[in-house]
Amino acid sequence: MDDELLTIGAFAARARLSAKALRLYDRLGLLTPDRVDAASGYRYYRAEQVERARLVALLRQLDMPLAQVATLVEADGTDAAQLLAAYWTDVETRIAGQRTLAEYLRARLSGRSSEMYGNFVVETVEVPEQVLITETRHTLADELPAWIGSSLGRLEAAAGECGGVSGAPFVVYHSEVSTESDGPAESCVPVADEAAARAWAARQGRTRQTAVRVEPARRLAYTRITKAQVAYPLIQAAFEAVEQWVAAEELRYAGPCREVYFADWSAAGPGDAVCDVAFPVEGDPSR
Amino acid sequence: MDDELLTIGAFAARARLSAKALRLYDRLGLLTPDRVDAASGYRYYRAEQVERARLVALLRQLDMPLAQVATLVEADGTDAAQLLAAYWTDVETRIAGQRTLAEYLRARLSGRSSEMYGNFVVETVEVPEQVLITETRHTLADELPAWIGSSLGRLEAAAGECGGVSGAPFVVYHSEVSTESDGPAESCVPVADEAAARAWAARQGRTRQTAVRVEPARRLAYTRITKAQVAYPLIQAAFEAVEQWVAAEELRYAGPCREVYFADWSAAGPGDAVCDVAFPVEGDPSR
DNA sequence: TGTTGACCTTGCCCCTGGGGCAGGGCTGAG
DNA sequence: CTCAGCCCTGCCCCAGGGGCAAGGTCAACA
Repeated sequence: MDDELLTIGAFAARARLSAKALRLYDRLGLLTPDRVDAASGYRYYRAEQVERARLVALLRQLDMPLAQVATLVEADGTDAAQLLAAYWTDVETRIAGQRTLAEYLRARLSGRSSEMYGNFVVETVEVPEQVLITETRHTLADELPAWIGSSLGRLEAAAGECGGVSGAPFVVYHSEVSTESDGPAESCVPVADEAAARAWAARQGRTRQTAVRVEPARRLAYTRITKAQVAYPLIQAAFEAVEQWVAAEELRYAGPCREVYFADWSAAGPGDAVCDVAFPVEGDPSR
Repeated sequence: MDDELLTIGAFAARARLSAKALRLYDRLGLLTPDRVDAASGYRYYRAEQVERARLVALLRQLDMPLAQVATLVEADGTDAAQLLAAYWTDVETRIAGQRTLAEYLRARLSGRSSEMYGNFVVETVEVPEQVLITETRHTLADELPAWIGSSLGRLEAAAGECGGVSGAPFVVYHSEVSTESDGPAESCVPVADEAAARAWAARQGRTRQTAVRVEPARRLAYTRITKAQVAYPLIQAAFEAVEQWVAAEELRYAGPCREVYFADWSAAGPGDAVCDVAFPVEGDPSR
């Protein structure tokens, strides 16, 4: 019925794509011509394929990677809409993080940093000696949130056998955790009964990197952030702000940095404060 | 005083960058080591350079291109803050366009398109014969808004000699205008006095591609969009929506597509309707 | 039937912002 | 002195194409 085939140039004009892009999509199996002349190699497309091609073009306008475009255009309407919604939610999440980072940086560059460090307020707090049960792992930034959730869950459950949770759980970064560097990170839950904790640890064997240790009393410089701000790479701005403050106050670092989760994560809304980004510090002895 | 130099690995860890990235930044002159050993080629950085390196790292988290990062880190505080603000405004503008496109596409994929075509409502209107003074140019999408503004401004000024503006100015796209294809596009202003218009055109010579022509009466299928939506590539979604509607109604195209600017552009706010995206159509004779 | 110009093909190098690896040099602690 | 752990350069790789060269095709016009 509709045997009027389009050459790649005509099809490209209708689809608002370049011929070069169409050849790439052909090679990737994303948009295969109806017929390819065996002798000349000429590609011929059906007019109905324009619709699919335009969908690809619009999805590319959203900067969707071709691999995702490929799965989306193969899905039917409802699934495709969900894939698009999921992709766009990811984009909005990423942009929201970058937006806060941009605001922090703009404030810092404007020179207001001497008072505000962006929108972060930094204070110090004295923390007494604590007995901790801990779990240590090497992980990259993308798997970090899931591991924090599961490891703190396990430790809080175990804390019941160790006299109960006696303080806010926290995660210590012994080395950087980013998209390239994998820590290690250490999840920590303060417990009341040190003897029971050591007995618990002895029962754990080597299945997970569990330990019991006593954290000495410390002074922490920290800034409080909301649930929405606890996301990589945005949280870097919070660390940065505390470091800026520590440098300005001429304090010295007394240990690795940490995130203290003082609120109930699952009950908190995006705007609720849930976490302190903290560095152990020592006062300048000259003061 | 601070002659303790850092090797690239130590500096990378402090700056939260990879050594590979630091070598690239060195080559681009973005972040030059304090000293490079002539014999070994080893790079040595000063501890104070960490601050600049971290700024680069944070700007890269915002996906700022290295060329812009380079100019920003060379600028002083206030200028740097303005450069960052300008960059981020561009990002937000782009994302806003993509967001509307994503909403349109999601609605279309969900199958609600048969009623809504995303959030676009398509209607038809009968337009009577008009005498037009026009200006034609080849232009790419990025220069299009500026050209539309200036050419319509010139034509509206000239309309005073031709009996005055007798209808909404519009821009006709005789061929696609995108980032790759350059039209041509034709700016049109309806005027009341055809004889005066022809006399005006005769005086114009060939400095600009001006013309006078009579646009026959037409039926237009159109959708109304706001000032914020008049931006490439977002406006593609509006064109797409009208095309989908025309196909669903089984109408035929009777000419090239156009944008009709019926409101005062400079007085309109971002949310005000200012433009109709329109296709001339012919009714299906079988109806 | 030939010619001509527009169109098509593949293949290669280019861009950004690095990652990863190979092959070799450097350095500092034991 | 030795050896592990750094570091160097150089090369190839990724997405998502752009641009160009050399050559093959197609259709219209003479």
